[in-house]
Amino acid sequence: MLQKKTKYAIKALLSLAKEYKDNKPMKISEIAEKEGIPRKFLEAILLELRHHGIVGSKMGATGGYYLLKHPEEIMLSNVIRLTGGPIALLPCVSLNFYEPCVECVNEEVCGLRNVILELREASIKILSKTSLADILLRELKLSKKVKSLKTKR
Amino acid sequence: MLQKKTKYAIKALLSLAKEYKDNKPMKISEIAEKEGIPRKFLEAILLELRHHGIVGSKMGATGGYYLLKHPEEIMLSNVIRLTGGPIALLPCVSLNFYEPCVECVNEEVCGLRNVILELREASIKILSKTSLADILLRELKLSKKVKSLKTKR
DNA sequence: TTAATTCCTACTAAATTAGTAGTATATTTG
DNA sequence: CAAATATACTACTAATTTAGTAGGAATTAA
Repeated sequence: MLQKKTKYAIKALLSLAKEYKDNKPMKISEIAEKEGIPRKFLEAILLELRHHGIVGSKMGATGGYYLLKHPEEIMLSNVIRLTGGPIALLPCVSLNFYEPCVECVNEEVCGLRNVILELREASIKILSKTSLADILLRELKLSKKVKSLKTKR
Repeated sequence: MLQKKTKYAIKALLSLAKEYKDNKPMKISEIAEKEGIPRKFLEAILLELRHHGIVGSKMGATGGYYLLKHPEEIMLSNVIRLTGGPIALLPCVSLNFYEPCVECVNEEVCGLRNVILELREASIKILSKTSLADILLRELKLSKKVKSLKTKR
């Protein structure tokens, strides 16, 4: 499961992505309120995202956070990894959180590992082709769909 | 990530699956030693698997655990779920661990949820077509491959 | 009857995740 | 310049989850 931290990060970034046309700083408190994220926790998360070069910030009054890249360039896989969420189900197939199994004599030959590897590949394929912009697009399509279903009734 | 519990469960079941021809009880301590699993922890795990109808047991001297189903019928997705591992990355798309997001006004329209749903589908597809027998088969194929590579050098 | 084993409940310990406190630093605006 | 309003940053604390253990009861074979 994704950590709350990761989920909050994604939600916050989506908030920023929505206002990307005039990419002016948005206050932490504003994002926190909109997305239902604990203010101080979000502060820590955004700080970390800034250190990773995803967002920029402006201090002082009228300050806040803004995206450093276009919403199409910020990939879900990236956000998950940067906020500490491993994508693989086992450490022995994780690129960023690799750790060998203590009991494994030969990793190359482990059948379980082999399946989980296949799964990781499939997951990364989906997550690294999906950008913030894609998510917003899905949102749009979904709400249109729901609306048209309601009209039909 | 899968819990250790889940990984141990899979390893233990694979141990039993290997001896499935004469499906006589295998001692906890024997499995624990073979797979490098803490004895007492494994005891708890196997007990749980028995409650879920995956394995059977025999008490007393000469007792132990054995598979209740054919290795081809025990699916990875099932083992993961039974040992507490959710497959979905968010509770709002989990079949067995469902929980709504507090802040989500309309789940149907959530773009993030929609992506994660797609990912869950892909994961389940892989995990529920893979049985214990399949994993053992992979093991066999992999070790053949490795061997032939070594001979060539 | 004894030895070997699983059954079962109730813990404890360790690790991870979530969230907070409080002060320093920067920026705008009157 | 001073006040107000932001973020920056370090250092915690709290809560939750996961991992693992203790120890005695029940069962079975020899």
